[in-house]
Amino acid sequence: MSIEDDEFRDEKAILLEHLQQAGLRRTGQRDLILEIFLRTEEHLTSEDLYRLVQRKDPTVGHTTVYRTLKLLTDAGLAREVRFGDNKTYYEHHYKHDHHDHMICTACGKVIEFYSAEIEALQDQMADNFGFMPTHHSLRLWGLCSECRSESGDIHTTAPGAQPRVKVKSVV
Amino acid sequence: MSIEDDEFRDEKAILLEHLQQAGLRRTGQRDLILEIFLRTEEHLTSEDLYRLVQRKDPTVGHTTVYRTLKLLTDAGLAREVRFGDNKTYYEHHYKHDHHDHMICTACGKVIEFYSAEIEALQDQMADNFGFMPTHHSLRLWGLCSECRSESGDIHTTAPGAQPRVKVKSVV
DNA sequence: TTGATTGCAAAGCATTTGCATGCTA
DNA sequence: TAGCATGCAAATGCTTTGCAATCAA
Repeated sequence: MSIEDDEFRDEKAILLEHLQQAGLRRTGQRDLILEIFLRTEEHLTSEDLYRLVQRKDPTVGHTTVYRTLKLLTDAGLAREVRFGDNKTYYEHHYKHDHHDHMICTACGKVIEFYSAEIEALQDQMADNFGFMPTHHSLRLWGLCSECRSESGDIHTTAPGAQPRVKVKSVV
Repeated sequence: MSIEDDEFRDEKAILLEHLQQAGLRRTGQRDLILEIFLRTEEHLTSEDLYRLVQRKDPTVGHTTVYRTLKLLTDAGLAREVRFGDNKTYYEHHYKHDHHDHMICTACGKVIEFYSAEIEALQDQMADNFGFMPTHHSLRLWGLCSECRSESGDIHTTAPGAQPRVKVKSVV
């Protein structure tokens, strides 16, 4: 227990501070959801996380996961992302730097990238408008290298590939 | 009639070509929806457009507007955008260059901007990954200049302001 | 003890689908 | 005439809300 507790020490402190500051309460569900969330290295929907939480504690409800994910977003521990399949995904910053996404519309693969230059230009752009940015989202859709080279092929998706995200319409 | 027809000549040709190429049919509803869409200089939801179309032809159904907006997106005449209020907005390119958005989370104002430098860096970034981008979306959330200067105030939204978008959660 | 939290069921919303009818090509 | 398009109603799917019971501070 003590080892795991230490692992997310900082994140738990951030959550705790956010709760106290907002006059909210620390609960076992919130702790558990945060822990499982941080432990998972994928883009998760509320539903995905709900299922993972269920394994540890079947009494936790769907609603609580939804509400907690919003809470974690407010606390700055989670970030909402959309890839175009009309679902809301969440990702955390634990052991990850800030990044943006490229989404392959053929196989659904998501590539994470970061460009300090783009970030700087964004800030500069915002400044031009007297706009004070709190956060942003940059997404590129298109074909990843594999799907590109197959594009002459019959396949529209990589053969046997299990797309993480099936992009239906761009949102 | 002939004057209006000329106004969107190019766009109508694009739609027509797309329809023919896909083995689809030109209909009065599609023409009407396209015309009203192009004539409106705002970010429209399907619902918004539906209401506008209703004024001209009350027999047109909601479903048709949804379907046509998807069609126009496929044809490259419309673009889907999300500002964070869980609604899908559409914008057209008619008399507009490509641009990105800044969304004020206090008053909901949407600022359109364009940066050739950012565009270039995006392409370069994609190239690094062998990724061939077809389109992208860049959004910045934060406080616009007016809401910034009021931030010491009691108001969280501009007094009497009618926000175009009420940003609930970032998506 | 007080008021936030939870989980369930029900409600909300935006969007999609089934299907019979109507229309383009 | 064939089969795409339309509009209605019903169905979806994700997310939120109402509420009584429970729990943290």
